[in-house]
Amino acid sequence: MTTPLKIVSWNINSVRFRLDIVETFLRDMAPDILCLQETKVVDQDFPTDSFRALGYTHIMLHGQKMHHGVAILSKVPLVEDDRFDWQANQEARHVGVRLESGMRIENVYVPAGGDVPDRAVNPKFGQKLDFLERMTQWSQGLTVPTLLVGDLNIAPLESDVWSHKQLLKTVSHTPVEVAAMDRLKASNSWVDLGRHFFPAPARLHTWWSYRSVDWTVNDRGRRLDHMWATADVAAKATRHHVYEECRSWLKPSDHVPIMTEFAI
Amino acid sequence: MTTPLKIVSWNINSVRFRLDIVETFLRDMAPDILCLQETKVVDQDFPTDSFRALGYTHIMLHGQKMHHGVAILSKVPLVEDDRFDWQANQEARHVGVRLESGMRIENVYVPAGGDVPDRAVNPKFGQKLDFLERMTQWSQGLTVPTLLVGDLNIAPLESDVWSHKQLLKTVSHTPVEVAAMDRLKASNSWVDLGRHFFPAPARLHTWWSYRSVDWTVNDRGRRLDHMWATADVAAKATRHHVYEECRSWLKPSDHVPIMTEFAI
DNA sequence: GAGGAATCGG
DNA sequence: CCGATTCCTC
Repeated sequence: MTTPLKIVSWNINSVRFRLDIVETFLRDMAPDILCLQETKVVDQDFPTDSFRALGYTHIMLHGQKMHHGVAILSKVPLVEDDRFDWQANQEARHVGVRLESGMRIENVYVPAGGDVPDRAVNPKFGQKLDFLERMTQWSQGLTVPTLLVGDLNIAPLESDVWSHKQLLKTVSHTPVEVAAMDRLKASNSWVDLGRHFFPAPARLHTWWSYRSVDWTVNDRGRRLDHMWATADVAAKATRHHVYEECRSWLKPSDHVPIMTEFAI
Repeated sequence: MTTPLKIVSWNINSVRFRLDIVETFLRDMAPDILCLQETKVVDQDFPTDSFRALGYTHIMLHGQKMHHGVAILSKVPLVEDDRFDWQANQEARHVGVRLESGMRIENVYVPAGGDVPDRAVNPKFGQKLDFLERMTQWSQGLTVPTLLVGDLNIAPLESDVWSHKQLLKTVSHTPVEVAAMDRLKASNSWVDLGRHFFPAPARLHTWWSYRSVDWTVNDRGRRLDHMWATADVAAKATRHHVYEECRSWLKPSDHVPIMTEFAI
């Protein structure tokens, strides 16, 4: 048996501002592949050298100025790549690659959706739901072994949030978003790897707001970051982990990295 | 004979952002009185505790949000204070105090005057000239021993700037501004203490733009900061010094402190 | 060039 | 709350 393949997803909230902690993470945890969201940098300014120096020589970027931006950094070869623009609005929210094994990795940053969970008064909420719908159409046609990772900005289950009741009208946990996410999930053989390894009602969070002084005090987290695998890929998953400790690092992202290990 | 009284004036360009270097300066140079301009802070947010801790327990503030703002910090008692609003526009550009000796200190921040030295097209230039005119009217009525200090934003003499010819059309060294400053000076028994101790054509600068990478390279300075004393006060001045080294400190102001010592 | 604030998106 | 950007002033 070969050594397992470690794949990490992390909403980094500006890769340049947080280069220190990303480097620390890569040195300590040594994943084979790192998928980043919210890199907030155009491709020409992406700090590729820092990643190359750590052995991540295969780099696929889809950045834009100021907002959004995704990236895949890998120690193992990436043989193909795509940058979908599902909403044809030039927002850099997806980059996809194929590994030599044939498995694809699709790295996605779903729109946050604004504050008010109402399409009529908040266009951003509408955009979020539309984005999920376009992803669903794409997912229906998928036929290759695929790992979908990223910040999906939805915490679907009661145990995905610190208080189901208090967040029912909060964007990221509203029934209409969860329903949209459920349709996406049902559109293929998707396995939610987080819940595969830590079934509900286990507490599982990946994001804690910057707005509380100490994120650990009331632990008001949400599970916004996900890894979904098509059944063939999920069958090879051996381990899943959420690096909560990164939320306490100096100048942290509000999201922490999540990791799945595959026997490939 | 008593120990001399050391009085410093410094345009600090945000007293909060530069608290470190102000504290260092006070510890090292130990003036009795520090007059600041461009404190850029409302009175309630002024870091008074830091100054009290260093022995500057007598504090007179005239601050405003974001722009301008002046302050007098003193180890010796301040027995009276004024905040003039010469242009009745609520800009915090003056604070004045009286010492127990009877001498007054008037701390002023004259408007910079914008880029174009033409009243017709640049209202800020007009405001600057108007401000000097109002100061002149005030100065004419002055009858008490007075030390006027501050950022007057004018370098009147050829040797007050790095190049008289190249700056003749640059705001701060235009003939019209110099004429206005001359009228102010002539309106009382004012003695320009800088030039009293370092007569022209000696080089005497107090400000170097942030825009050059290394301020020392071409030494493109200007003398924008001044100390003027009425004749009775000037007679007691024993020493004058410009702390140029502060321009090389970490996170410097673009102005450096100037100091006059008095045998009082 | 540098600081501060307002704005936007999170 | 946080980061990035834009605007303004000096």
